[in-house]
This record gives sequence, C-alpha cells and structure tokens, in this order.
Amino acid sequence: MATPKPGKPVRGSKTGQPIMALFDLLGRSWTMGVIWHLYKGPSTFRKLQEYCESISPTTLNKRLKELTESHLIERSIDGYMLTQQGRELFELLSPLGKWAKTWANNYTSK
Amino acid sequence: MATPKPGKPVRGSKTGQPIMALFDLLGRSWTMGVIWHLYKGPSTFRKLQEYCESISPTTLNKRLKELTESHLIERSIDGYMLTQQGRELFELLSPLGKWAKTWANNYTSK
DNA sequence: AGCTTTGCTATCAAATATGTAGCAAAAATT
DNA sequence: AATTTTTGCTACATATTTGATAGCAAAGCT
Repeated sequence: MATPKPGKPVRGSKTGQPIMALFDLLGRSWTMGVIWHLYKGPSTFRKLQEYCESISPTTLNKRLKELTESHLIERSIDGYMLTQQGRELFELLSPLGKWAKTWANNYTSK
Repeated sequence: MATPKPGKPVRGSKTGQPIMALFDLLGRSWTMGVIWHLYKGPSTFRKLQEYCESISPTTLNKRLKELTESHLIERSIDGYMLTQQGRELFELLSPLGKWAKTWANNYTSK
C-alpha cells in the first residue's frame, strides 16, 4: 500500500485531510510501536526486530520506508532515528502511556 | 482477531504492556477515525459509515465491537457514543489534529 | 582470508479488509 | 393497521496486508 500523504486520498478521507492521513499512517501495524522504541535512541534494523518482539522483517521494512517517506525517521550512522518532527509526534503520543495504565486498571476491575 | 487487552499478549508485547495493548487497539484500520467522529456526538451505524467514507460494514462492525469491549464506546438511545474514558482518550489524541496540519505543510514544501 | 553481523529480499501461507447484496427488526409515514 | 423507509447488521467472495521462514550480499571484525 502506498504511504499515506496529506492531500491525497487516504483511509478516512478522499481529500486527504491531514489528520486522516496521519491516522492512516499511524494506524498500521507496529507503526506506533516503532516510534515509541525509537524515541529512546537510534536503533538498528535487527534491534528494532527484537524490541518489537514478533515483527516480521517484511513488515518492519515497509514501516521504516513509510516513516522515512513521511519525514518522521531518517538514517544516521547509528541506525534509524526519529527526526525532529518524529520527536514532536512522539511527545504528543507520550501521554497515552500514562492513560493506558489507568485504562488497564479499569479494565481488570470490570 | 481478538480485542487487545492489557495483560494479555498483544502486538508489540507478549506480556501485554498497557501502552502496547493500546497501540494494538488504536493501530487498526479506522479505529482512530471512529473515535474522532464520535467525539462530535453520538452517531448511528449508517452515519458512521458515511463519515468514514469508504469503511465497509464488516470492518465497522468489528471496530465497534472492539471499542465496546474496551469500554471506549457504548450504545445509547442516539446510537454509539464515547464513554467518559473514550472522551479522555480523544482529548489526548486531539493535539494530533493541529500537529498534522503543520506536518502536511512541511510535507508539501519538501 | 574467514567468520559474524546487519539489512534486507523472496516466497508462500495466514489473517484482515473490502465490496456488494440483502435481510430482519424498528421506526416513521400514510 | 398496512406500507414504506431506515437501521444495524450478516454472508460471501475477492483483494490486500501481514506474518514466518529462509537466506543472501555487503560491511565489519579478527
């Protein structure tokens, strides 16, 4: 599948509304996990495979290409790393970590 | 596929870390879009189908079941609506809207 | 020069999503 | 009260995505 781009048809919006393009990008298996792991620091392909537990190389490679095309990650001497934009995105995503914990609690108590 | 639950194996974490369970849930096609639309107010199945443009009934139905099991949405007299938890989640997601716009700009200028 | 690690591709199988049709139940209309 | 319309889905076939496994070429040690 093509990398979703704002302004082009994406899942959720034929006119490619930015938020829907972003949801299309983030809403693919592993994408958010990869961003999450890369925030800790640059990482190689093989290390990402370990961190992401059961991700297949096929899928990881696709995700890395999409994120690169989207200017959220880039390659450095140390492997893949988040760009400035990527870091900003992570920081918006990071409150989800705390929320998820309380969600997990409610979950078990219901 | 089963609804991801914290504490159970999910994509990204065999022990079901809450954040990974959340990413597994949100990172399925249309999930974030559905939450986004429902924040505006309760909506019926058919209206969600319209809002989400090309979502298939099969997929919509699956997503609605997952979100219900996850206590993020519930049914009311007016149709599906976000729960309190669902609204909280949306509010964490909402900054993405603004970010996506600047992302879209950078995108076109590169 | 040989051994390892890294980044990936190829291939095939399994899981998901899509498209279209249509039906039963509830609601609105006549 | 009978008829039409709307709603919420299910069935089924097809297309697309993801996953598992094997393995190879290039780079980096030793």
